[in-house]
Amino acid sequence: MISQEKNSGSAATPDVPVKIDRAHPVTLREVAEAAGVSTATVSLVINKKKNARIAEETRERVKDAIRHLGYRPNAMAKNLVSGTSKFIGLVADGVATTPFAGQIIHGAQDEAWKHGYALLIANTEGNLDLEKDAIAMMLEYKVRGILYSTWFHRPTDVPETLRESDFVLVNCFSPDSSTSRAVVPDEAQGGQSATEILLRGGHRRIAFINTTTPAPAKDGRLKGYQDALEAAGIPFDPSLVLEAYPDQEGGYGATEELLKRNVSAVYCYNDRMAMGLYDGLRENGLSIPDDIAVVGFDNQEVIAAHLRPPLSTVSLPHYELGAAGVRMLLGLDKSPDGNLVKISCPAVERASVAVHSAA
Amino acid sequence: MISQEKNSGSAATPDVPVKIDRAHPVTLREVAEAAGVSTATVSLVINKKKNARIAEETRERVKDAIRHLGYRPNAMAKNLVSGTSKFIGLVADGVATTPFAGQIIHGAQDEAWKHGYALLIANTEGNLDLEKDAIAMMLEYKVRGILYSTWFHRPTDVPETLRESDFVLVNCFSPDSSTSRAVVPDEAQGGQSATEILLRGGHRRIAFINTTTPAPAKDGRLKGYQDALEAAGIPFDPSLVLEAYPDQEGGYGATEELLKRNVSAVYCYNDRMAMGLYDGLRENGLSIPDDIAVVGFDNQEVIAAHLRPPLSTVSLPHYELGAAGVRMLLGLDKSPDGNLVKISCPAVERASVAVHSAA
DNA sequence: TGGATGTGATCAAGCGTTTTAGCAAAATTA
DNA sequence: TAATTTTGCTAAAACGCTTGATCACATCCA
Repeated sequence: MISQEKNSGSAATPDVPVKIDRAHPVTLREVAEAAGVSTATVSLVINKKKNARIAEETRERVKDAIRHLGYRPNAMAKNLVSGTSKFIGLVADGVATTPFAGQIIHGAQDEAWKHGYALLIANTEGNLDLEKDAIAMMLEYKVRGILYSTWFHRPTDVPETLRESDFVLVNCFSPDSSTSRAVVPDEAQGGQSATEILLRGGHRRIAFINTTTPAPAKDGRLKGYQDALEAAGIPFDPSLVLEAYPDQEGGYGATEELLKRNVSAVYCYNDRMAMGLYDGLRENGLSIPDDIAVVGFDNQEVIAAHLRPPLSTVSLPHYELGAAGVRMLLGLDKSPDGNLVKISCPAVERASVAVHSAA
Repeated sequence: MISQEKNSGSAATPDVPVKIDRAHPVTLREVAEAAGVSTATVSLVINKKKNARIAEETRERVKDAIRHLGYRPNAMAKNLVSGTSKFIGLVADGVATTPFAGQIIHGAQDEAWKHGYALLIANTEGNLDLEKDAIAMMLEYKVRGILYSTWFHRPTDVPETLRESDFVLVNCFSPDSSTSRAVVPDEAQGGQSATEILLRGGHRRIAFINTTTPAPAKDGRLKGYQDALEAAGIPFDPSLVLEAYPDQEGGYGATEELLKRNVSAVYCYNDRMAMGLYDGLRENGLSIPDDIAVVGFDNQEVIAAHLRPPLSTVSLPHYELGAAGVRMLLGLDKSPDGNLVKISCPAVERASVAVHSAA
């Protein structure tokens, strides 16, 4: 009332900084009173309703009042009316364990934001009770849908409560693919790309150090290796496939066996193995890429980009997984190809494979 | 009505799996009707109100109805009434750039959850418009407060809108510390711990390769180095402090200068420099830790734990920063020590420093 | 001049909860 | 037996917003 009288005379209310009373936020009604209109009118102005008929003069008056009072809409009230929130839930089983999960979050967050959604995240660290609570919380907040993600690519059971909402599996998949949508990395294509880097480098005799741990990645990356060889007309030689534990020690430990194979290039199951292999090769007086070329998998920046020489590898597209998960959830990707989307793993070429001088 | 009649006879309604109609979620009123009571009663039962007088028999009837119908409270409605949500906002300037930010999120998430809060995150990647929108969104959702975090420790300006809510700076601080609370890593203590690892290893002549980039970490880590020396009664020799760009190349490039200093140990500004230094030393035929001992800073797992030999270093407590931020926000830490809390950086000893055999 | 059309804004119902005040019946006391 | 207290439950007013139905008035066309 008071401020209305004070300002009703001047057309352009100065954009004064506002004293904010946090205890009692400004409401629609107060704005309406200040502007001398009904709450309905204010609502229409705020939401820029297309076919709302509001005089330009009134519109300005309302906007001034809003600025003047420092009004913030109450999203809770808004959502109550609309019945659905602008949230997308993301439950992850391990933010802690790895830098990877962060990228899924990041991709999901960016894409969600692009479409006006905010991310509600929960980290369960594998704890099933926590997971149940997290999903319940998200359901109570009437999220638009839930992204259920794992930190490494694997099959997973779909928690029952997840089905109370729209959901998409990210970096994991259900054995029963008919009742759930999922987004996963294309391991086979990645393995093929990795191998192709070496083929392009002129190598014909290429070893593959696979992991000992069973996983979709183990099979996929091997298949990609075989596919690439086949496409290049090189017969697959099983004796060139070694196996080791997928870490630095594993790679280091595989050196000796590898050297017996007399190859000119190696494709490692992951970057950490490659890192260990670097040490092993060096100790044997071999230089990379001249004596032996190496590619990894994962593109773990901190490792791959900073080894000497920098490691050629293939990216696990975690950012893209998150983003694609959101798109799938919102039905934005016109993917007629069913419930499982595979995201490609792009090659990242660095100096661990020499450029091929025409043979 | 129908289901009420069906069940009103039997005391214990079997816990039947429920057909869930996602289009029209079950409401309090429906539960009330099914149980033959008022919504008030149902609400009272759900919230286990202490001084509500409800007959045990009624209570059970309501609980049955809830289970039976698969009722989920609507958090929006709840919050509308209470005027405040159970959200804590986290705005980060770079989830992408580094594995670190993920840890802040993780710590914040765990601690928030512990107190019944959910995390609403926004990644601004340094974009100010995005940041403004993100904060606005959080304010509209009536978050309990906002954690404003940066991916590396630095001074920052506090966005105006942030002040419309409770907030805590995490991993950053305002030049004007009187108007804002902040949680940061204790760089000086960390630098001291790092140096002490070497001192305990029996080293007296210790070089420090600092960064060339100005930052609180640069000053703090140097101060810690000096403090440790002083405490050990070793005079500070400025010529033992080198500077290089804080990455692998920088560390590698500093090798030559370092070797001129004739030291038995080096403390590097960060793990990436140490990683480069490893290469440089190796090329010079020096072995770690026998010829020269090395410690880093940051404890970037993928690097530090997997170098050969594994790198002794000091942890940047990102998880703790996030958790402490939440505690500070909620006023749970009885920290009488003002607006700035420093979190300690614990030493992580590995094999890059030999154990001291009594001199 | 009067019906039709268009314009600018308001009314009021409703979204799903919580919560206070209060009512009726049962239990207790005097 | 009557007065009082206790017990069990409900009515109804918020909370802050959206939206379809309406209304008063001005303009237009014939």
